[in-house]
Amino acid sequence: MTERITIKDISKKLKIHHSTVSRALRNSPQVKEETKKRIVKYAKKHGYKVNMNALKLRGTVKNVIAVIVPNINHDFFANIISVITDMAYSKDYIVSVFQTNESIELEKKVLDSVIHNNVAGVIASVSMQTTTSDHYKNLKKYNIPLIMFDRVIDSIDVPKVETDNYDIVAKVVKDLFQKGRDRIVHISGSDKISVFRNRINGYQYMIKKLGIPYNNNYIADNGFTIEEGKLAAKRLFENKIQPNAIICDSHLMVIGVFSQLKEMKISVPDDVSIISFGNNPSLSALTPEITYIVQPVTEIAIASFDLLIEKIKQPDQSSNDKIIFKAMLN
Amino acid sequence: MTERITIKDISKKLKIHHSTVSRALRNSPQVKEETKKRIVKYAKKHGYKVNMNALKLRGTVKNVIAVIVPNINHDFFANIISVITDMAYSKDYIVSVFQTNESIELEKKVLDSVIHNNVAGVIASVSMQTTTSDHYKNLKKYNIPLIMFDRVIDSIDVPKVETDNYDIVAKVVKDLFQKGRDRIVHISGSDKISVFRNRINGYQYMIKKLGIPYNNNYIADNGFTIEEGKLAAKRLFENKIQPNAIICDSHLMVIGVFSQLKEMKISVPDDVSIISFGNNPSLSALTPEITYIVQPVTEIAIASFDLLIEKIKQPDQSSNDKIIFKAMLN
DNA sequence: CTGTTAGCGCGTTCAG
DNA sequence: CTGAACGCGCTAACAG
Repeated sequence: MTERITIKDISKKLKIHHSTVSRALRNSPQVKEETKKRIVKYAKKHGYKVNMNALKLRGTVKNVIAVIVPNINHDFFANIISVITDMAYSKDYIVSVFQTNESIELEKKVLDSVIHNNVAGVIASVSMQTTTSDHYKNLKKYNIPLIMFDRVIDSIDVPKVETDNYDIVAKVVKDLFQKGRDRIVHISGSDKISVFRNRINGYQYMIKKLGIPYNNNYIADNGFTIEEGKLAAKRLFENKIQPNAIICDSHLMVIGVFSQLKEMKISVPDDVSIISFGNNPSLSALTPEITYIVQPVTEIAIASFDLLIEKIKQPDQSSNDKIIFKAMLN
Repeated sequence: MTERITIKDISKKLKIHHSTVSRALRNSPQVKEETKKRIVKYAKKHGYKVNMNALKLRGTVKNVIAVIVPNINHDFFANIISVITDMAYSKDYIVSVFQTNESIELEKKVLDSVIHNNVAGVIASVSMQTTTSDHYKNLKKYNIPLIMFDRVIDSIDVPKVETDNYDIVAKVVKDLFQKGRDRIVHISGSDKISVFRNRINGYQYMIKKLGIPYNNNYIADNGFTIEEGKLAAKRLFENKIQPNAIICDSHLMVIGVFSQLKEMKISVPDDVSIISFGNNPSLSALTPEITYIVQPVTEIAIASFDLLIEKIKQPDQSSNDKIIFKAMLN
């Protein structure tokens, strides 16, 4: 069980001062080629690797990007993390992931942990319970740049990357109405979260604009699961006035809705049109009856990452850019 | 833009030596209650947070666990990462994720990076191209414990967590045969990867044992995608002798197979039984015609994590435990 | 109970 | 071209 080899070890063996070794290993021009070769050769042979922790302590380098999401295990977020990880890697950063499990308590602890670890920057999407923002604002005190994406907090002054939820939902409502659907339900999440609020507002706006009397915004704040989707479908079709179109905010819930309708012998899309947010190619392959609203995941991830890098390089510019992507119907 | 507050800052302001401050902050019994209170109060007020990098450099603490997977954006792996992240967090570790994109070149670089960052330990599943193990063996030189899961390398002497792929595939073949299926195809990955080799062997074993003349092991080594699944289905049904059962190793490919069969008006499960590996609840909800082989993801993640912690605490015990979980049919 | 000193691994002065 | 000395933030060992 050998110990990790350090610059000092090399310097001792080669009887060269450790500062020279350091220079040689960074290929400094101010070291004689010959000694440089000797040092590099020895280092390579014995598997010398810089200890990033030392660099981080000195403050010259920070190479960790923290990504905070409600659930890693969720198509959208897994995609985001995947893209960010690749990009980060190509720029010599590594990615640490944090999961809040939709709990604000955990989220607060996570932010503490992020600060402890003195990361280079943070890319975050908030939990379903997050209505206050102090724990995020806290990052500023420690000079840790923050970018928010998708589920953002409006009241916080940082760059944000979002999808135009308002627009797309409004558009969907309009499309449905033009196809003759006049009882359109919107299944959404808590209106305390910006994403869902925007979708709800988009829905309400268009419903009113078109003068549709039926207005039904179903809030599922018990979490987005297949079971909750089934439950929602049951409830919605218990009423006398039954919907003929459903806009669903969750790719998981919509599966529940879909199977429940099948069970109840309600035909999709003949009796009921279904439109759902979702980015999973398997699901869209399997349920062509459902139209999916696809968010540009890759673009969102890239934009978030780029913004963060910018912030890391130029921390002082209080840029509160807001990048808004269009969603698409597939 | 204030700088991060350190122990020394506190010690200066309070005119107490920084070592005393350090002790107070760690609630050492050898500091007078009064001074302790003063210090803690001041620290709290000014948002003091230990700098983990300093601790890491000293070597007293290592709090980063690296998880290396082929794709973060893959049900199985996203699940694993999710569970590990939660467990890690509860034990004061944070998780850095690394993605090899199925490339051994990238994998080698990733391992370098892991060593650079001097992590506490590594939990890994290898890429599809990984046939050599030197880069993993390298970790040992730097005293970084390694646990492998699912896609493991047999020739490397570390604890491993696997699913009994051989058994489950053999069992599936037997079941199918008992139900009258005598032309069973197995769609698998490269036999250079232990997981797939085991599945292939399980298949071959049972085919031979039962004396089934039809023996068709389809290797999809272009990656597991929906498209590849379609392609596979096309090819398989071009032949004169057509399969009446398909065992598929990939939840993504099977979607392709499934839609292709639909297109070709081949009925599932009447004409062809389909059994596939896969852990996605949405998919199984949508395709009840397909029987899924479910791996105990949570258990695998927990076992891997526990083994790693054990290794971290007791690095010297050269335990090469092998934990093998049973897969289940749903 | 508190202060002093030293060192984790490294890079960057500043001298020579 | 190379060596000596210092400090990043923190803790442990030693001294008082």
